Amino acid sequence: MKLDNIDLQLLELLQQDSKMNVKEIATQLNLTKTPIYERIKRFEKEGIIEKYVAVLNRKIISQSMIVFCSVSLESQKIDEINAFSEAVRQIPEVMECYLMGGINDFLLKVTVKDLNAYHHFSSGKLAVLPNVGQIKSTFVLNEIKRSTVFPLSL
Amino acid sequence: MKLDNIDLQLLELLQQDSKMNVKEIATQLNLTKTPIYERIKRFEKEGIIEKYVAVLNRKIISQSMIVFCSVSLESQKIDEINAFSEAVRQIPEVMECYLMGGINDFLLKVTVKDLNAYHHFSSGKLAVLPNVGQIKSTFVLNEIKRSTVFPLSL
DNA sequence: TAGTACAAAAGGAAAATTTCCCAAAATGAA
DNA sequence: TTCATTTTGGGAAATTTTCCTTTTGTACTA
Repeated sequence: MKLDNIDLQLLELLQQDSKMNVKEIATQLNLTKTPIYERIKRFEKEGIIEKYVAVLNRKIISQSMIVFCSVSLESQKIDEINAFSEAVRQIPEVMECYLMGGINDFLLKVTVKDLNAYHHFSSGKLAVLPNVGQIKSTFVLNEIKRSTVFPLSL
Repeated sequence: MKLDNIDLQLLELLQQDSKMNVKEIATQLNLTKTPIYERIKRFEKEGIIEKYVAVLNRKIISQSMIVFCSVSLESQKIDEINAFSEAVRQIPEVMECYLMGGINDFLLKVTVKDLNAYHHFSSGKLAVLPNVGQIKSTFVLNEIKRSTVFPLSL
């Protein structure tokens, strides 16, 4: 799986705006629609492009609160980690979850409507999971940047 | 700006797969293409849908390292915060950046190819910004969940 | 209860885009 | 240089989007 320069430019464009039509992209990259079309199909087939999604404006839909929470487990056995991981995947408020190095904790990015909803999530959905130890919540005051574009280079 | 039940279902679908065609969505939601089409156009016009993007598979494109870094500024004056914010927005490796409550630090989610690239980012692009105090980096061992779907409800 | 006004939905037709096919050009290896 | 392979170009068919008009539904008023 190797990507040439055109591939990278194409992926960059699609990461910014997937609704651009093939002809338009072709013009920008100095090609015709067929090569662009084929490259995109290849990306989809090989899983380089996982999916296409609509990005919503968080403020308008009034899901305006983001909270990062650090969760430590009481046991770090692999089975326990897997069980917690699977449970967290089922919770829609958890938009991202990472197993962190160094401290062996999980970092969760949680989106909720307001503080009340966060309380409901934290005590009702998260703390009740088996094996959960300490939970530390830090609230986001301001979203400075949110990008979906991976920095690509050869 | 109010969203009815159909709107929420529609937004949920579009957040999961924006390439579904209008007819297909209409069938799922027991409507015809026109109302679906009009609602989508309304979302776009009013900014509820900000944009459409392609989501890439991070591992395949070998941008496989994620690092969270906490950055504290030496001065918390509003001008300094704004200057740092603006600088960070220009750095492609920084995919997300938040001003955090409690500690008045920034939390940055950084994506790089490898440890070497991270070193280059950290000391070459981040630490050199004016007013930057302490930088604490925590590396992600495993990505448990990454979702682009906001939990929506009435 | 009927009538009116307004908003939402249905259906169809035109325009635009995607998809696919085949020929031509470019690239690479022998 | 020649052959084989991959990539690109251009056009036609199929699908989808877009827009227009009619119909249905809903809520408010008399």
